[in-house]
Parts: sequence; structure tokens; C-alpha cells
Amino acid sequence: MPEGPSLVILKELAKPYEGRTIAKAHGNSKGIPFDELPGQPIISVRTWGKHFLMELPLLSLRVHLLMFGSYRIDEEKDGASPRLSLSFEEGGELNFYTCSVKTIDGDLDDAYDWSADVMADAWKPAAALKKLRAAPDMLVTDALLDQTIFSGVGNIIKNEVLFRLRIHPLSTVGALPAPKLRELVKQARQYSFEFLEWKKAFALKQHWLVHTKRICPRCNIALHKAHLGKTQRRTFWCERCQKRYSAVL
DNA sequence: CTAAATGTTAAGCC
DNA sequence: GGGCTTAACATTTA
Repeated sequence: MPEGPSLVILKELAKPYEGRTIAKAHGNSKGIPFDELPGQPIISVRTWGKHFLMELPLLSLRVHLLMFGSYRIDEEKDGASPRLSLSFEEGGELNFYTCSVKTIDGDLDDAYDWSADVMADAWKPAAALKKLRAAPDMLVTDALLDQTIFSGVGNIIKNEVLFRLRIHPLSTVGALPAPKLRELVKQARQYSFEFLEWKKAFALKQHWLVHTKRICPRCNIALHKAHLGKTQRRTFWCERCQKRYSAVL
């Protein structure tokens, strides 16, 4: 479920719970003060990249769905114990499964750099560019997955953005011409919003051009697939269509 | 049935 | 302590 756009969908679904007061809280997450939650209203529901945040008067709850996380709203998941379950005095419940739940003390605006979230109103392309220019040796396949630069971008978005821009995943950030680097920043957000619309229409997969694919849709030759970069994530690319920008000529 | 995958974090080791 | 590697987590799909 979990790249940035999917979290935006969760945020929209959870929005009606803003202002409701927690009646009961439980779950099998460790380190969560479930006893302290009843009586606290949800002040706001927010997201930062892949983080789902519920702001309460005394603390905030942070849910990260990781790779396999899921949620149910106003119902429970069959045969699963929630990591976090909240029910409300006004009715309704939010249940989260197979996820990481943590508390955050203090103001959320101090805890997060909102300008790094590609889905956020506060997104600042200039800030991303600055971070990229500070790391010229980084591979673009790693740069797009760096949550401090492109919070919310995941492996699908990474593969599709690189193909769309015809950039080889093993290009280094510093070798990209300035206009190409600006395009990278722009498309990281642009593609993420298209992802959001496709996801809402249950038509995400049909828009994938290279992710999980075997043939290049532009030139019909076989795509390459390998686990690249620091994180060794699955990468799909076309050796003919995607140019490898390298510092060494 | 087995493997792999939209992801992060903590522990362990130089 | 930094920086890197590895394991751990745990569900669904191919």
C-alpha cells in the first residue's frame, strides 16, 4: 500500500475523525501509552511522506505502514490483531495492522521538514535541488528513494520517473545537466500526483510503463532488471531509452 | 510451495 | 562515533 500518494488517500479517509474524542485505545504495538489516549481528541490528521500522523493534545501518533501494513476504518480485519485500534465517543474506529506505531512529543511542525514531502502544499523544489547538489556522487536511483529529499517517493515512483525522464538509474546526481535535475525534482511530484489519481481510480498498475515489466514500451527491446543502489531495491530500466549520465567521460 | 515485494529500523561490526 | 551490512518485521501475490 505504502508510497506517499497512498498515504494521502488514508489521510482523506481519516479526515472525518478530526475533532472526535478517543473512547478506547488498544493494540499490540510496544511503547504506546494506550491508557493515556482515551479522552484526547484528534486535533488533526496529517501525513509526511509515508508517515500517517494523528495529532493529539498531549502527543502525536505516527503510523508507518512499512511494506505490508494495512488499515480498516469502521471495521476490523478478519483474523488479525491491530497494532493500533482507536474507537471514538462520537462513533467509528480506526484500525492499523502490521505497521510501526510510535509517539511523537512536541509540535509536529518541529518534528518534520514539510518542504521535503512531495505530496505537501509546503513542498519546496528548491530545497530538494539544494540537497541534490550537495550530494553529487549519489546515484539517482538512491536519490529518489531518499526520504529526506523526496519524502513519499517509493520504488514504483522511482522506476517510473526515471523512465519518463529517460535517465539511467545508475546516473550520478552531479552528472545530470541542470535542466535535467530540475525535471527530476518536478517529476517526482508530478508523477506522485498522477499516481494518486490512478490509485483512486483503481487503475494504478495499468499505467506502469516499466515497473514489473519486461519489454520497453518505447522501443520494444527487453528491459533490464536488477537490484541497484544502497538499498538494493528492484529497478527496471531500458538500456536504450535511458541515458546514463556519468561524471567520468 | 517458494520467493519476492510499494519499507524502515535496530543491532552488529570494523 | 560513523558508516556500512545484515537481520528483523510479517502479508500477499506470482
